[in-house]
Amino acid sequence: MTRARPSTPAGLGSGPYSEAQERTIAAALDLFVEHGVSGTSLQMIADALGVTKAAVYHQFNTKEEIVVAAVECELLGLEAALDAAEVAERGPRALDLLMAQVVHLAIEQHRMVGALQHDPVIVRLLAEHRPFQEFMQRLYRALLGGDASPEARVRAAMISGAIGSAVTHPLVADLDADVLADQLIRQTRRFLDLPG
Amino acid sequence: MTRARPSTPAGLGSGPYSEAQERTIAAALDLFVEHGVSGTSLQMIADALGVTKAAVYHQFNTKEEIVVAAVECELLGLEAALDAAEVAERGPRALDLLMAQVVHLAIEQHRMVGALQHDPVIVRLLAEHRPFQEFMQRLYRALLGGDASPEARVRAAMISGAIGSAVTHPLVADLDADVLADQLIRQTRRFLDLPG
DNA sequence: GTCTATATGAAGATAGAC
DNA sequence: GTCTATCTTCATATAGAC
Repeated sequence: MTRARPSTPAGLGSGPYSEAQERTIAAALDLFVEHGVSGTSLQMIADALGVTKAAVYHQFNTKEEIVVAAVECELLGLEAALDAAEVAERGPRALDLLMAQVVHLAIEQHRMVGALQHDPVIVRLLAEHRPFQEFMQRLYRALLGGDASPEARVRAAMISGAIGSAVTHPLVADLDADVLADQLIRQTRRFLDLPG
Repeated sequence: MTRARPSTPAGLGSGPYSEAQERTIAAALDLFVEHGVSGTSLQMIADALGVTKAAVYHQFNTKEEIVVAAVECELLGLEAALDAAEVAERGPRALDLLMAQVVHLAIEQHRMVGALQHDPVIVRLLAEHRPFQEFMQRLYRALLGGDASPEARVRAAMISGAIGSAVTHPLVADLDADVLADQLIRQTRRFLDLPG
């Protein structure tokens, strides 16, 4: 997670969360990953925390608020990488930087990646919740680097799925994180025609 | 769907389904795609069919049976492609064949791909239900073509995610199916170092 | 193959005490 | 911050008539 400051980095984040809220978010994320958002009840979250549902409802007013907070929390690392990439000038250098950071983040948070990219509830949230919308657009802009041709777009779509899949896939479940990272960066670079 | 025969192709398939069952499966698949399996209730399926829940329970004894039938139904096309690839000799030729068919299938069924690859309930089913287990192993064997090195495995994991992502991704939602297929095959070939 | 009606439990959510 | 208790709605599932 590697998050020094509390929680409010300008773009994302509806503010810092209390200790109890952070615990709730962590427990919820675990369950979202395993069962999906719809497959996770507040009872399950409460059980994981060893408290009652009412205690969870004291931290967040609705289940949706928990989902928003959890997604926010997971996107913070990506936002930092995006900030850095936007500071660097456009072109292959920025893309290479972004790519390497995305790979490392994806491996670090590999358990969450699948849910973030594919859970129907989260996907809808990412598309409808304003702050997430804007964040995703920034991300796509950086990924495309100004090139909106079909080739570039298919490549960007492929690469985001490829990385997401490669950190979750049963085929590579037994690989060492270092080996996986090395291979992923090498092959992503090759796919993107970046100097390796 | 392009499925001439009823439903029993040796490996998968617990048998042919009645007309009413096929309608139920189709409605369920639609909803699974949009809301996920856990986010889809039998009431929603019944409403989509314009009947009551009891009528749906007459076709299938449990929700899980519907999920199994739906997944089976979606994997039939992939099984045919796999059959064909296994007949061809091993090596790049078989892989190239498989890849092209997978790309076309993925585009044809693009709405279902995300759910099949990532819905937690389906993923668990794919891993635990015997016939699905065996099918997935066949698929991985064909994908790897005998090479079990980390490089080959990461590449296989990446490519399956890349294709799955490329047919679902918002970035390419407005592309023509032909353009998408062309780009996908071209870029997949390049990634796999296949002659293009 | 479809219906009405119903059983049983679990979901999201709230009230109010400690 | 946590509890017990409760509300309402919805979930899966069944019984039995048409």
